[in-house]
Amino acid sequence: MDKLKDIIFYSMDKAIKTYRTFAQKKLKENNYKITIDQWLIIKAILENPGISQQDLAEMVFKDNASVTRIIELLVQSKYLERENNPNDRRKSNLTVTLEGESIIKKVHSLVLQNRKIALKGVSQEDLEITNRTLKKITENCI
Amino acid sequence: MDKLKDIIFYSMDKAIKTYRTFAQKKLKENNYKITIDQWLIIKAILENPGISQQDLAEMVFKDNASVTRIIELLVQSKYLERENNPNDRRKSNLTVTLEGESIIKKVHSLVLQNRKIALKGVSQEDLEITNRTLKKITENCI
DNA sequence: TATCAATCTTTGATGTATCAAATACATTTT
DNA sequence: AAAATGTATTTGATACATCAAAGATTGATA
Repeated sequence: MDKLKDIIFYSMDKAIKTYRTFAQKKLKENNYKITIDQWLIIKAILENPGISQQDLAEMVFKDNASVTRIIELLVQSKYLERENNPNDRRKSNLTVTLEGESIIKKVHSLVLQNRKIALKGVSQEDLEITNRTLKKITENCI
Repeated sequence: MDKLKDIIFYSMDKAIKTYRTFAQKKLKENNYKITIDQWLIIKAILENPGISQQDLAEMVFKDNASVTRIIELLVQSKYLERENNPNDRRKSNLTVTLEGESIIKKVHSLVLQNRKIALKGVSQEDLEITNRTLKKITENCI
């Protein structure tokens, strides 16, 4: 009755971890020097130019501290540049370098492919129900 | 179309993180000195006495190395004891202490309560579909 | 039985998560 | 303008994730 297997949070954790490992392995196989989280951060900056780290953190639901550190690594890897924001010097201006844009583009098709493989055999309807359920759980726990 | 919001893996990640934060906060509020992952490990040992670390890792889908380190902390916290397995000295015998059993029991009702809150308003059918979908995704990525 | 291969666990290196406290700057209040 | 309050980011501490390599032990093979 209380077996781990039957618990939805266990399934969630397992699915997300398996997918991450799978996706990360694909990145490695193709010699892309980037992690999934780093990819997500760059992607979010590209979709929202001028975004602050705080909003960024909320968007990718990471801790501010995590974002700080991921950005540090991305700057080291030359995928991002950061400058002081002249209007508000607490903030920093984050811009994606050409190299950063380039790797996002290159990785893009791989990501689509991964998703396709991961979702094979899942109907559109089930997918929507799952998505809705996950969002409901999120709301309930906020 | 390619917005983060609509991507199921994003929803999964968000849901599991929100739930974890929520559950961990409840543990802290009640002054239970244990993390969710540690709880999970003890629970798995209790359900499978004599289990090896490797099988344990598989059961809770963690890396062997992670399990090693979590167990170290659990031994430090006096929730677990480890001895050399006399039959196979590569392995170690893990036993849950009385204190370990005690905290699992105490935390149990809290866990049930958390789940209930998290799943409020989710129909049994949607839950089953979600669970099935998550398992399918897991299979696809192995 | 000495060697080789397989198994279980640990260690090291690097990346991420989370909380709390500290910094640094900005805005509001007095 | 000085003080209080609020906001954005960083830092420190601790926990967990993942890979690769190393250790230790066992079982199979030559």
